Amino acid sequence: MSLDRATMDERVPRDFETLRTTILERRESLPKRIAQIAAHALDNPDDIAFGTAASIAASAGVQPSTLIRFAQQLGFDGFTSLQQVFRERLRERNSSYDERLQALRVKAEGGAGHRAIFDGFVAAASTSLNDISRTLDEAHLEDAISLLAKAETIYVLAKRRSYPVASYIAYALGKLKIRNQLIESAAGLNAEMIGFATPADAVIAISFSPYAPATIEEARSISEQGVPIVAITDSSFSPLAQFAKVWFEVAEADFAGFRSLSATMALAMALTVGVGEKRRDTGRKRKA
Amino acid sequence: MSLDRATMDERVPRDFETLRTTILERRESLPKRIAQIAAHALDNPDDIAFGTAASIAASAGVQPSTLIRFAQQLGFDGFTSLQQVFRERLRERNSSYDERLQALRVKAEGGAGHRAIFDGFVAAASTSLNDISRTLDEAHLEDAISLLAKAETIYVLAKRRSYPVASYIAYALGKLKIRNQLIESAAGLNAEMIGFATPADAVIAISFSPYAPATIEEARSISEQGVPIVAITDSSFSPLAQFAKVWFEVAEADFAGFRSLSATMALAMALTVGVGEKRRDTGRKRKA
DNA sequence: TATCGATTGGAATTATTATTTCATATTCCC
DNA sequence: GGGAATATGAAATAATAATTCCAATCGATA
Repeated sequence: MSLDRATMDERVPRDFETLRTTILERRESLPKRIAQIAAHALDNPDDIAFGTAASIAASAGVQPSTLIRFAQQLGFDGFTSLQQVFRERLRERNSSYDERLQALRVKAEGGAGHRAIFDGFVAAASTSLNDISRTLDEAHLEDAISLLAKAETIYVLAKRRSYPVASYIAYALGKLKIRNQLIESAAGLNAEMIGFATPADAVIAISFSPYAPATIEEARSISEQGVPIVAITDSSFSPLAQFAKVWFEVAEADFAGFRSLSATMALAMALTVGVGEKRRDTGRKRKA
Repeated sequence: MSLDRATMDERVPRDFETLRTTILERRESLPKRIAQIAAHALDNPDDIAFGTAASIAASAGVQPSTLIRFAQQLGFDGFTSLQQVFRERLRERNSSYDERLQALRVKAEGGAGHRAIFDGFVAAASTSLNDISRTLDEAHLEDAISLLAKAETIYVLAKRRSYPVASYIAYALGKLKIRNQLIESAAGLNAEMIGFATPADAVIAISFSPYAPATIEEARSISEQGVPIVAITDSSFSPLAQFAKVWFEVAEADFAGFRSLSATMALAMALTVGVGEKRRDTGRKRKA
């Protein structure tokens, strides 16, 4: 039987991905208990990495011997060498994300050359995305999208650092054929523009500390007209938060004095596309 | 001696951070060999998690028994329970970058609710950052920064989807007190603006497929005036690439029909801040 | 420098854990 | 439905690994 293994499976999966693929390929042809372990292994790779043959077998509902047969079918010479693959995976994955970021930061702080600057911005953006992905409040997202989807016109309000986000929102809304108005006019016509907004409209306002006074002022005045505001800002103390019906707290990491926009951008696009989808759905329902 | 442990160390560190702190606190008061292991443990936590007492002891250059004494000094009842802490740490670590991205993509494709859309954009942004971090050509970066640092005025040229990047570059250049001109005029004065540019100036042009015809046209005409162009675009077939002195290929992942801007943003900021630094350095040299 | 306590090394012991074996059950094919 | 091949369960065995023990060494102190 060791001959069989040697002839049939000359190449033993050495890394987790290969192993995973191999298992999935053979899934159909595996005997019941072996398949049971295979499923368990792919679902709980950490348990395989740390458990003992007995404990794993128990939690998969099979005998330890079956676990060993599973390993052998895959070409390993026992459970131990199968386990190595699962352990290797954990080792490598730790070195991947956090350490890579860490490495980028170190390089960035080490400060040799312009590559370091670039790494710093990449690290800041990654960190920001990571944070927002963890902290975003799903209910807020739903609320904001509902609110914006009902609006006749969506006004987009942001200056200075946040302006690029506003301009991308406006671009995307335009592509989705959603009526919108970017409040940016250098010609000082903002007050007039804002005057046209009604409670049937809505505003997306974006501002981070130090808050551009014009943004705050315009947000105040537009909210006094009864126009609902969705705000993206950086803390609950932000003046924008008090005017807003729904607001998001986005913590952007900074580098070299410039904050990342990546998290804000992701959120902005989610809002925009979310509104687009919601309108399509509502449209369909009305027709039906 | 078990009494000592019970009375002296009632609280055994249960998580890695506490353990780490505890070790660092006691570092001074530890006997030589124990300290040796302590250092090794903090430096190679993965080895502690996966190794056997014997293998760890060997690679730390001590006897297995010392390793156990180390664990006991910390209040554990043996190596095994100390090891648990190191294993727990690996389990709790956020899953790897790729896996997390994968999870985001799956959620995004599963498509339930608006959170999925958000996840999709975060995944796209992360992917893009990841790619550019791997593929950015350092020499190009240096060339581009040198070129831009020498310019009297930096013109920034981008439309539509790329416009937000241009506006952020303009904002950042402004903050760094670097003379710049954003070519965006809706009033159709671009041709005139471009006419002012001379070979002593430089251009940052950004355009992705489908290339905005206006951007291409303006890039052509400005390059014919002998103004050097730094381009950010998406392939070597891009019409921008042929006009440019230096060009960067940036592959942005897209989601729901909108491409991420995160990689382009990071590169743009690196260029901007890089130019700022280079000018400061040159300024200092001139004075000295 | 002699002595006591703490520390260390190394082998012996104990424990845990992987693997093998074999009897039994199941499945598949004729 | 009978029989061979395959799969499974459970316990025995082999292996590996953790822990303990004791003698040797080191270091401070009187």
